[in-house]
Amino acid sequence: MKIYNTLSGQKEEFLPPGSEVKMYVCGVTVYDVCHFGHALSYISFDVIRRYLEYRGYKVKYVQNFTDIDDKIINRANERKIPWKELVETYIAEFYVDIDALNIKRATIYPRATEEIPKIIEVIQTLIDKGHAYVSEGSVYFSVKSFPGYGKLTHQSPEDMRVTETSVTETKEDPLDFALWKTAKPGEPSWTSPWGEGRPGWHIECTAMSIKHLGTTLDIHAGGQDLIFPHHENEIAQSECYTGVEPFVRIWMHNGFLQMGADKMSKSLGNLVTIKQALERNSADAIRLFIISSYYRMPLRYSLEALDAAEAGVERFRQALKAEGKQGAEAVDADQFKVRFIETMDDDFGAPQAVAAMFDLVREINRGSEKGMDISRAQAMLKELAGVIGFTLQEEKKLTPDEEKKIEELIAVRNGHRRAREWKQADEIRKQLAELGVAIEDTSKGTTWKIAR
RNA sequence: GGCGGCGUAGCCAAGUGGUUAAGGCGGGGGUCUGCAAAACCCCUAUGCAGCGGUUCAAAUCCGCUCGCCGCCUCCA
Repeated sequence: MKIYNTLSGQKEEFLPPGSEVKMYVCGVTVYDVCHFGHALSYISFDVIRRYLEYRGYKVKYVQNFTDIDDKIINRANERKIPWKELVETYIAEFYVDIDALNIKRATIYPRATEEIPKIIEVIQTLIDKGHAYVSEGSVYFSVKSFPGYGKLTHQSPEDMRVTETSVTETKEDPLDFALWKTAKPGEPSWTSPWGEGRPGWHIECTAMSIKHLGTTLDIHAGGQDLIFPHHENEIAQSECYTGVEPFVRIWMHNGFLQMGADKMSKSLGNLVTIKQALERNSADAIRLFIISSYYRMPLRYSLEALDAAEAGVERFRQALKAEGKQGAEAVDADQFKVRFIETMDDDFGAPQAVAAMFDLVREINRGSEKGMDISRAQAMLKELAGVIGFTLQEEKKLTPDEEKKIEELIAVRNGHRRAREWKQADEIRKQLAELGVAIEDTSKGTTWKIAR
């Protein structure tokens, strides 16, 4: 299996030393609900995780919550609620969203505020080793103390643009970043050897990943925006702390979601939340939309493409409903699995893997028309769909009463059809359509489904 | 200024040196059906932003040009 590594800029053979893959995916700062960009990232890595498991790896998947941060403090103050309440609200919302998107839960979801002792230990070690310094109650990492700084970004520190905001009185060098921030009056804080304060953003990921996964991770993933400074800083902190190189074997970054010309981001205010997206499209369609583009490529948000994905998902569902002839000549499904695996083995080529699945669908439908045995092929389609993370379930959220009424109308209509009373039959079909129900007359009887 | 990426049919999107340029959606024609729906069959890029170059061979490598985007500041 080959995976593209941001660090080397090349596809590398993936050879985890153990049977268990240690995977860390940067999580969200919980001060707001998740948006489509999060869905893109977390669905991409969910597919990767599912595929690794499909290939026989046990995956220990760690995803953090950043539950203390300037934005959390500010938002809580705006709403005049305790920061803890804000955090709990959005952690709960996070789970609602990822469950609705059929994203597998991580093995562990550590929270920054629950890892303070480890964070303090890491910072103290960095100070002791001369990689960090205390300044007015805060602690900063000294970038020039780590010669490898810039290796992930492929840029030397000298070439980095120094902006006004990065220059402060308390830092020795504009590139230095905070490990520990001293608390302002009234802010939530924890006791440390350097006074009351709270952890910086980058250090929490170092502390949490090392605590839960060890000194070297197999995969560390996140959005491309995290390459600099977040992941660059993590490498610096982690390798200086442990003395072990590499901190991460494979760095994976997903391409960004763009809204028209711009990227979707909180600061631009052009967000589509996951909840809004799910009101319009099924989780399967959102997933298909996302993975029909390669995970490292940018993806433009498009309602037209989402609706196209909805129709594509329906095609999968129909193929699972197709009828075959048990015991007849069977459709050969193995070739599609071979294609699926070949393409996924090459840096998770999901777009082509999905193409193989669509070809399998055509083969199932052909087999069905020809009266072949398609049961194994359908089982294969289900298997591959599971690897991608499709549910392929129809969203029939109707009450038993509603279903009964639909069945009754269909029975009446079929009475008219038998009597060749087409006008009346068509009238009922129209009635059902108005209820949002689409019907199909097949040789085996009439079936119905919810029309989107 | 530095680093990275993108430009392929009406739309989305694979393909990164060599058979007819995947797949989905949409569109057109046909089969089936009372009619639909679903499904199946056929068609829908002599060309991959443009211009040069390397090569027996390029969407694919190199150079230049044009257009677009991301990161260097919180962000998946």
